[in-house]
Amino acid sequence: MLKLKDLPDSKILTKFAERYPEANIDGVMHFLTLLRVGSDLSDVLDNFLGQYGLLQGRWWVLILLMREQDLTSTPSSLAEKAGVSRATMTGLIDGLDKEGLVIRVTDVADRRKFHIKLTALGQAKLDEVMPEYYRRVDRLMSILSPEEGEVLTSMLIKLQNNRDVFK
Amino acid sequence: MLKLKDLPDSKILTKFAERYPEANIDGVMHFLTLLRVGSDLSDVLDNFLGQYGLLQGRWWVLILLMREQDLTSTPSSLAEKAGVSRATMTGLIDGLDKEGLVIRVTDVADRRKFHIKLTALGQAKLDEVMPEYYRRVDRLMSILSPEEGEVLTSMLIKLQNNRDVFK
DNA sequence: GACAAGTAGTTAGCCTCCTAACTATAATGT
DNA sequence: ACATTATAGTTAGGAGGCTAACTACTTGTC
Repeated sequence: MLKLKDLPDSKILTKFAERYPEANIDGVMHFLTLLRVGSDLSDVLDNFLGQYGLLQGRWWVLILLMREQDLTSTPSSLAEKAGVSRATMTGLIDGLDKEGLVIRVTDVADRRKFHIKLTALGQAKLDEVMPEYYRRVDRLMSILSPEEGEVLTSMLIKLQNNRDVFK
Repeated sequence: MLKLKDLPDSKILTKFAERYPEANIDGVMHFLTLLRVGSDLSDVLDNFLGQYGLLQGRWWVLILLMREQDLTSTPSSLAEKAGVSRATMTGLIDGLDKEGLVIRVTDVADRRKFHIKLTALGQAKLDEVMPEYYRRVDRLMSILSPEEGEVLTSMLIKLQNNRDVFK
């Protein structure tokens, strides 16, 4: 993710706008701000999870498993839901398995498959992390009123749905 | 960056809220949406730059250099402005140097230093990429009215300034 | 002027992600 | 029924990020 610690000031943007008259300065500033805040908040989350010996990818796998009725899913399904490649998911599961937070169970009907199951230890890890996670998200987001939060999300979703124009 | 392809629906969040009553469902949804949209837009930008043989980090270095009066800066300064480590900047400059987009010039006064200078080829690369970049950002952001854009940025900056509560 | 402390940049080694290729198994079509 | 195609998961190798340790040089202090 782009870090962009140093967002351009208006003088710089004006210089760029002279050379590149198609630039819409305000739009660029809003765009870069969004990328930067998203990246910084992601870093903050990473940092928080690191205090519990978790990484973002692994934490997400535990949550996806807890969502399931029987606390079980397959690597492929987890990869798709987490938005990572199957190869990456193999690595994440390896790590969680080694720490005893999940187990691999073979499928008797289809021997290509595994079922990945959240263990009691994995659930305990979530029980340790999640309350504090929720408290901090609440503290972070409470800077916005509930109405502002709704407006923010609705604008973000507009951009999300419009992102194909960039391709 | 967290991918989160599969944001939780309200049923799942309710299940989590039962076990973790400190959860503020709306706040979590807004937070996750922000992370996800930021990540997805970053991916889209990566993809766009890839079409010009650029990577986000390298592109950013070229822009930082073009901002300078004499098109020149030092690795340390570039690293700080780009928000990457000096070690990472070494690698970025190596790549740009190899492609002839920047050159390393030794400093006669302080022999520890280099000056990194944008070459004509580097400027040409920017001239190739930037107009299209600006057009696409404009197309993306034009889904929001100018007023909405201002509101979005002001809310993002509020969150940015409040992010220490997460630590 | 010598020596300690600080600074600029690089190197080494690790992490997480990726894609592409591979193995093993299952499903399908003639 | 057997060959082809598809699917599940892993492995190999590469990219770019990080930190920590290192080299080379400069600055500051006694």
